[in-house]
Amino acid sequence: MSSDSTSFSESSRRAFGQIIHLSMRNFWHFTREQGLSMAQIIALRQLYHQGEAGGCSVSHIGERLGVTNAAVSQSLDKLVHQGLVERKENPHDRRSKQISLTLEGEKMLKKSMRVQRSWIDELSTKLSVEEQAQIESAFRLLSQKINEME
Amino acid sequence: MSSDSTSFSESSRRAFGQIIHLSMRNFWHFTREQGLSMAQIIALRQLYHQGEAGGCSVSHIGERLGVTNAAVSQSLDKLVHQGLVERKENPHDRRSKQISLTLEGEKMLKKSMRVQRSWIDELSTKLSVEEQAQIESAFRLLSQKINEME
DNA sequence: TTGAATAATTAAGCAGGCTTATATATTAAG
DNA sequence: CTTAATATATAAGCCTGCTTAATTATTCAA
Repeated sequence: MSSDSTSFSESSRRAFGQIIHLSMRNFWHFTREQGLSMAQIIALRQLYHQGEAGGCSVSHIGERLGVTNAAVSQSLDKLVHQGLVERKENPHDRRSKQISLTLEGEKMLKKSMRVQRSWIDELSTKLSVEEQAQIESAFRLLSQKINEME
Repeated sequence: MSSDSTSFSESSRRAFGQIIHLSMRNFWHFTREQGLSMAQIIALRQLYHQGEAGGCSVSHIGERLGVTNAAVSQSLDKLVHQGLVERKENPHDRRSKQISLTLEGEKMLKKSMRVQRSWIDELSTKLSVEEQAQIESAFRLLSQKINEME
């Protein structure tokens, strides 16, 4: 059970909020530029981050986004049409579909992430080598712990 | 000009992507629960983060969101009705309005940020004291640099 | 073998968010 | 003092994204 002594300090929380805020602002603009909805791009990122070789099902995407399967299906129509995802039949269960990113979709996702972190890439040029190492180290630790959580 | 030697490594970038990804997923659900649109809540966060005592103008909000002033005005109607923001006349220019968060709005924003970072709060319970200090230190450094950028 | 359950799709309708056009009030410039 | 520019608000219309309901195909359970 988490107690105050094991949680981050208020200043760290504020810093975290700033990080998210800056990233989301960039992300918001990118999403609008791409003519995608938030639900769509969040779905794409789910596909990207979980990286399942077998793709993801329509109902799984719906669960993650909190929308109906009908909404997912309609959204996927647009993404397939744009060449960002593909729908395949699930060989183990022909009722089900396997949704995965295309190479084009991966490229777009990677671009969205570059845009999203552009502010911190710029900020990194203003850091000393030690400061940069410190931040790198903390990020690696976080990533390791995130991977352990999943 | 940034060269490769001053940018973060690929693993740090990946970690950063994971951080944003986890936070956005929580945020997305919170936003839908609150019955707000993404544009609205991003606008609210702008108001919160810049913390201007004099509030923010309609056209400034529109610039930041990339939408027309008409859209901002209509969006604000709903937020005012929900008690999350207030519109005041700008005493220095009666054409202009000063938009600011209400206490209620601040509370909601703070809650959204708690939700957003809930995953890292949970993760922090799995860190040693040294690991936690390391991450805190990196966050503080980032925050300091962000503040210097702005 | 039959009926129930599941996965996905499609159509219709609704609600919300945006834009454009117009109007009003105010400030700035000449 | 007059005209131009600016800031905001409102109305109308369009588009998008969602839900519900119905349907089809497939798998599961009895």
